[in-house]
Amino acid sequence: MRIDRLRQPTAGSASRQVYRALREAIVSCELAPGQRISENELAERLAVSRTPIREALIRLRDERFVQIVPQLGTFVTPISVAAVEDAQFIRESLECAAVRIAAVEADDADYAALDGLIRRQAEVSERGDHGRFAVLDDEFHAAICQLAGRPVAWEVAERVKGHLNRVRRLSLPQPRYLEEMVAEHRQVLEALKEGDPAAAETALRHHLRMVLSALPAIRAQHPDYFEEERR
Amino acid sequence: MRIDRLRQPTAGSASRQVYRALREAIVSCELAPGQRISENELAERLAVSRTPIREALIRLRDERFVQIVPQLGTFVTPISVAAVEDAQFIRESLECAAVRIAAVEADDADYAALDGLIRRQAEVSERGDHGRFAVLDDEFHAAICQLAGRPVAWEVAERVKGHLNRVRRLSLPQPRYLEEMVAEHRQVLEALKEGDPAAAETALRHHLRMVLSALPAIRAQHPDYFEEERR
DNA sequence: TCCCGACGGCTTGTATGTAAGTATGCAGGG
DNA sequence: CCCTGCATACTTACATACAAGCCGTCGGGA
Repeated sequence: MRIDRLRQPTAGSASRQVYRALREAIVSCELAPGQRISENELAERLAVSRTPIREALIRLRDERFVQIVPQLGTFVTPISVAAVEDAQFIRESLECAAVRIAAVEADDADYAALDGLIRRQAEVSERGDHGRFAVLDDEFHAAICQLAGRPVAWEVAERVKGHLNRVRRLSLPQPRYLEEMVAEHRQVLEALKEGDPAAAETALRHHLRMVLSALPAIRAQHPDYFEEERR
Repeated sequence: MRIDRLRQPTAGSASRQVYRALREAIVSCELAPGQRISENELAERLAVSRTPIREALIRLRDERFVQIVPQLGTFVTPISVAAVEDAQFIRESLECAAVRIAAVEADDADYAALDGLIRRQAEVSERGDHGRFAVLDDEFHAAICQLAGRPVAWEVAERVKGHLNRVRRLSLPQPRYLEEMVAEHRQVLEALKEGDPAAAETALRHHLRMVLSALPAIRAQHPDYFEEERR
């Protein structure tokens, strides 16, 4: 585990740095679901006191990335199918509502900007650069929310997206996956150019649901990372 | 200010009690927008140390109810038209997405339960009991999300609703306001019974937007509670 | 009278100590 | 062998002490 290196001397308060490092470690499954997190051990490892650790864990608990049990311990939240579907529902609802507005509000300059973004995505897609693609993908979705005048939609979507990413990073990269994403982005853009809210929503919803298609396979592959269903 | 009385000896951890008390005080404008919050003063007043105070303030900052400026102070976030509209957008997107699902999923037993809820709302409405009505109103919206199988939609909506309530409580109670709300709930229920997602969404959206209608008047009445627009 | 600088009092951020409760392992009795 | 009760080590929750930085005020100089 090499969370330690993520601590930069000049990157905001200690608690914020700890929060970011922990969140990234959890989303990337570097900290496995269900794993125990010790405040003392983390404090020692990151060379800070327990106070910023606690403050970071509180934020992560509010985002449902950890579970804090008093006098017992703090644990990385096991992946729950329900929680992943919840995150998907929230992201889908917000972004689809945004893209409907964007379909009405966007102008030619916006189309051009999105087109440039998609072209860059195609470039890194050909190189198979998944890391860089993820950044450009986020930019695309953020841009749509920005076009709708609701950047908050992306802020919330980005938060819950952590739960989706945790699942996605467990799945082996599929061949032609990035190419498909780019093509779907293009479909969204085409619907925006048409000024067709319904078509834009349909295209975006289809695109967003691609992520979840691998969920059952992932659960079968990593059963110990999931919590038992309780319904 | 009588936040003090809200501290119950047996109501969860101290930080949670402080969080609830502060949140309620902010939403009710007992703590005025822009007002300074002193960690030390609060700790003394609530008879706890600064630690649980800080943990509560961190949660409130993540919900945008306070702004923490290092080495300067903590302040109740001024009401911002953009923030209120953001909250409205999130609530509307999530609940409308939920009600579309509910229109398909709900059965006769669900209709009966909602009908009973609305009847109770009508009763307290006649008595003009705004406090009790607010509880029943929340139950109605929570029930719709529950019917859709997405209780998380209400959890998130409830969180952002604080920003809407803060504005609403500044507006003087309008005559016949509760009656209108009940009638609008009935319209939503009727659309659900018809199994018509589009109609249900339209009815609910109209209902949700009633809250915001008074926003400009409220801003004119309490200009000092709002922050200046920055666009 | 006006300007400038230093100092004191306040703030939040962090570190550390104290308290209380739970799981665990071991010893002893049935 | 199995079950029970206790000692112990560990956890989080809370309290307190210290560090770092901003703001206003007050005093001195021009």
